Amino acid sequence: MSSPDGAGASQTLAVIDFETTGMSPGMGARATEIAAVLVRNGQIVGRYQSLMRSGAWVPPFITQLTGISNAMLEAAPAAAEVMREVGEFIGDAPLVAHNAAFDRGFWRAECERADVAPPPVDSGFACTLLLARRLYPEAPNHRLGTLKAFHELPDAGRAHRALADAEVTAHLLLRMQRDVERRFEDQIGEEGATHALLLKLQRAPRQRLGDCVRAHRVVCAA
DNA sequence: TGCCAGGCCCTCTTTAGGGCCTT
Repeated sequence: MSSPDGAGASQTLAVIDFETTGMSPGMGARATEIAAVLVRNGQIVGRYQSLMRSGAWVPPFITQLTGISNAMLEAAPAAAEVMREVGEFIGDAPLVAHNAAFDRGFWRAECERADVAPPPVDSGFACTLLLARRLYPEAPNHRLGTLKAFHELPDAGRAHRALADAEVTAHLLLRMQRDVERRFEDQIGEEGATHALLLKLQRAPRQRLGDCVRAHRVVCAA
């Protein structure tokens, strides 16, 4: 049997999280911190975290939210240097984030500014927010902090810091992979809940997740 | 703190509007 992404149980996924000065790079917001957590074989196998000096001003409410100040960024490595470093750390591992649309926007913008090619984005960006809405409709809401409490995930430190949020997202991803494999045990096959399957599930109608897994299996077996 | 934006989902929809989630 083969998997369309060439992966199996040992597939390495990269969970990333940005802290930023605002909501949209299109409105001038810049990244202030990035973290990447590698997961493989059901566990965290690598961590990267760095503040990023872009020259952008950090608003007071962002400092209050994240603990990241303008003074901290003055001593941080340049944003372009950090993006090159994190790109090397991640390699060709497929990406995952909570509300991936947000992190994808900053990933693309900061890669472009740093003149770094962003190949992992082209292989798809799995989103634990979209997956949580499908897998856990009974959760009070699908914010990262709520899902952490809902599943009693391990504490990773201060929320709204990149590494802590990336680690919580990584634990959520691992929980989701286990739940998908358990829930669709009869259909899922040996490769398990791969990145390719998660990309399909996050777009599938909530009531037809089983059909999605079966259809994925047919593609894998072809 | 809650706007801003962007992408997505849901429904009182589809020639739309409102809510969720991220910093």
